[in-house]
Amino acid sequence: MTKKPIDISAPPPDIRTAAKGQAPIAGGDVVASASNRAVRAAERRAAIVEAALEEFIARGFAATRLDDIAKRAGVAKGTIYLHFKDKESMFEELVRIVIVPVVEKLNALPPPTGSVRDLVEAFASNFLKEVANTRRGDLVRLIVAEGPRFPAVADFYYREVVSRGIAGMRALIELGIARGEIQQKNLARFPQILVAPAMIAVIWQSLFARHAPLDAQEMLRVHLDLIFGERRTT
Amino acid sequence: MTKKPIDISAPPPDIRTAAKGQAPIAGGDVVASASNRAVRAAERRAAIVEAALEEFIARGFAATRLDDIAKRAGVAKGTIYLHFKDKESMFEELVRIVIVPVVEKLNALPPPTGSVRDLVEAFASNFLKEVANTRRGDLVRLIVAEGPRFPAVADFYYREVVSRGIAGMRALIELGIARGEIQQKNLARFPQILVAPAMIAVIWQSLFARHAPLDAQEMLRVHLDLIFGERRTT
DNA sequence: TGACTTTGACTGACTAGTCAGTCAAAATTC
DNA sequence: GAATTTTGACTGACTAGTCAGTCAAAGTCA
Repeated sequence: MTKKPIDISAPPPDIRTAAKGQAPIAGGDVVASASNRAVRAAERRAAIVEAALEEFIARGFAATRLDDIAKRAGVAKGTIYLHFKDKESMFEELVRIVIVPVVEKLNALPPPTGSVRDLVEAFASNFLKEVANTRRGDLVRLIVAEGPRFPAVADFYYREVVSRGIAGMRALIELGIARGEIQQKNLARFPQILVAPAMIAVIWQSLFARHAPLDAQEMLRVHLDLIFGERRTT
Repeated sequence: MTKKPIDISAPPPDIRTAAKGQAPIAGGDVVASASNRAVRAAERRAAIVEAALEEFIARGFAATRLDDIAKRAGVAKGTIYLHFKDKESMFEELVRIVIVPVVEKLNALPPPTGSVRDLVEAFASNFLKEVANTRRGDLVRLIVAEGPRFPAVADFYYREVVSRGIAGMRALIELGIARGEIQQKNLARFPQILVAPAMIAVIWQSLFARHAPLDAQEMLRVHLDLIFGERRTT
């Protein structure tokens, strides 16, 4: 229930504008809303993205009203059209805007130390913290929901997240096999198996948590025991 | 791509009518479209359900037009309202109509013979045949997509399918543990792990098959090897 | 059995309402 | 005070739901 919001460090929309004078970013006091045009524009854009994300997650693409997004963002409807071409491309950009920083964070990640199991476990608990109990989790559901109607979104998501994730997991699995931590050689052919419970956890939380809460953390642990063998006493 | 349609054996909508005189059902020839009112009504209802399912799966709830459903069903829009109260309750009934026969089939199923592994494997391949490559697979995605906006649907689905499925799987896992086929005792606490790859397969097929086809059959086999140990040579 | 009457399933034009997208005017910035 | 940004009233396309009217099938009568 207590979803952490996603911090959206939105770059200004289309800043041929801002690149004019000298260093245009960051005025003296950021305390009150900063009074540099580019900055304010970026703030508004961020507010719109935040609001849109919220609405799209809650209602899906078709049922979301731009009026509601505008109201939530504290902005007039016309303003939205200063930042986005139309509803559809707003949705598509939205997904990119939210996902890109995650991918970047993942790319900058693994200093490959310790056992593969520890690595995967760190990954998993990070995933739970950063995704499963965040708006981002709902975003995953949103993509599953709207993907078929937005091939561009599905493509992007596949390319940026899924294929990389699968590749990364495969590398990890192969390492695990090489080191003898993982017995099942075939697992490398289906890294999906490794992440399946995590995905299920995300979906479960947003659909059935109310009926039967799921201890995702513990479930993932059990799953890892299955793959790596019962946990040795450290 | 080659989805099997779902056969919808729709009961007549509301046949106080038909119960008046003597046995009113079933005329001589059903070859040409039957000419008994109740029968025709049932046919039309079935056509509407079939068409609605198709449209809702393709476009989601909000973006689906009743005009399109009517056209696809070969029926006037008004006719839909003779069978369903409104769009929303049509959607909710739809899910029930399609899911109930599946549940019934499952209930009438397991003659518990052979090893647990064989049982589960039969289950899995049945699932692939009956769900993953059927409209029903898309229906699962549809429920994931619309669930949060249709608590009634999510509730129904949880009650009729998910909770029963989980319970059934748990029973199977416990049997497997008792018989020594399954080592991981904790698995019984999270039957979700057992079905996770199957769910992932369904979602994968409808979102990413185009990018990277997935041999679901083989993936499930590998997953079962993980749980039951590598397959002994039969 | 055939003529006449009643029924109610079905139709589709219509209404009332919604919402994406526009743009002239107001506000803000420099 | 000119240029730029923001606003929100407005338009027009679209659609859920309605309902007066139609007509094949069922019922009735002689």
